[in-house]
Amino acid sequence: MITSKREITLAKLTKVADLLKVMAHPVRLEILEALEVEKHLSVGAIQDLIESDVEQSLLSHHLIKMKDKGLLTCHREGKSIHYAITDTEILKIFDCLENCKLIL
Amino acid sequence: MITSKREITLAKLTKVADLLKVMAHPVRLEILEALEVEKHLSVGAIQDLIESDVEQSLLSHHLIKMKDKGLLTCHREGKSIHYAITDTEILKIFDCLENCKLIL
DNA sequence: TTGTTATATAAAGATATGTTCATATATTTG
DNA sequence: CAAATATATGAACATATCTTTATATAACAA
Repeated sequence: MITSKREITLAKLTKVADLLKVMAHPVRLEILEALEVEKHLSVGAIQDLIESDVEQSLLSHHLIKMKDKGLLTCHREGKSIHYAITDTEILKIFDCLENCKLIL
Repeated sequence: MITSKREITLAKLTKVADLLKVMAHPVRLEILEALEVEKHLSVGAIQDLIESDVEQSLLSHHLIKMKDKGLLTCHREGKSIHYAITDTEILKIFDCLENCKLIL
């Protein structure tokens, strides 16, 4: 007899896929890592913190897409805009994958 | 003082991103789920098991890409070819995300 | 109010990805 | 060997994503 351990619906898998799609970019992963350490960061601060050197505009594009997809939230603080992770639960993905042989 | 909890190198994040990119598709996630239950499955069996109905050719494309990226392995068994998950560690991603608010 | 800093936006181009369709290959069976 | 079954391959196309460039907006400072 075939039994699924999880029984995740297709609809849910589609959402998971969408989420993974947004995360599947080195710069975006760096952004998440940065925001794991410092919960709120301005765009400029993120730009300084991450290793990749990305243009202001490109970084903004990334941040906005991540915000649109629900991964990040933001609020203005004076001249700058601060981003934060919506649900830090997703950071567990790093724990999952860090030890995965496929990554080494 | 700013300290990173993880210190994952950019190179490693790039690999993580590549891995996520391959997984970020509903059909591919379904394939992984199917292969979690039955460790080895022929292409036809996968086609029957998953909910999405995908053409033989498209399914083959997905499987081969997943294989090329190291996510799956395969071996011939008579007329059919059986696929399996290379490193079941990646299945933990489902555990991570299943409870994530962003998915609900 | 003008200039400066911080960030967003919009258009365009480049590249990658997903999908279909038609065909090829390998294995087994008669 | 011919036919049938199972899967792969390759070209073509559609669509999505990434990146750049130039410009706009918002807040603050002088």
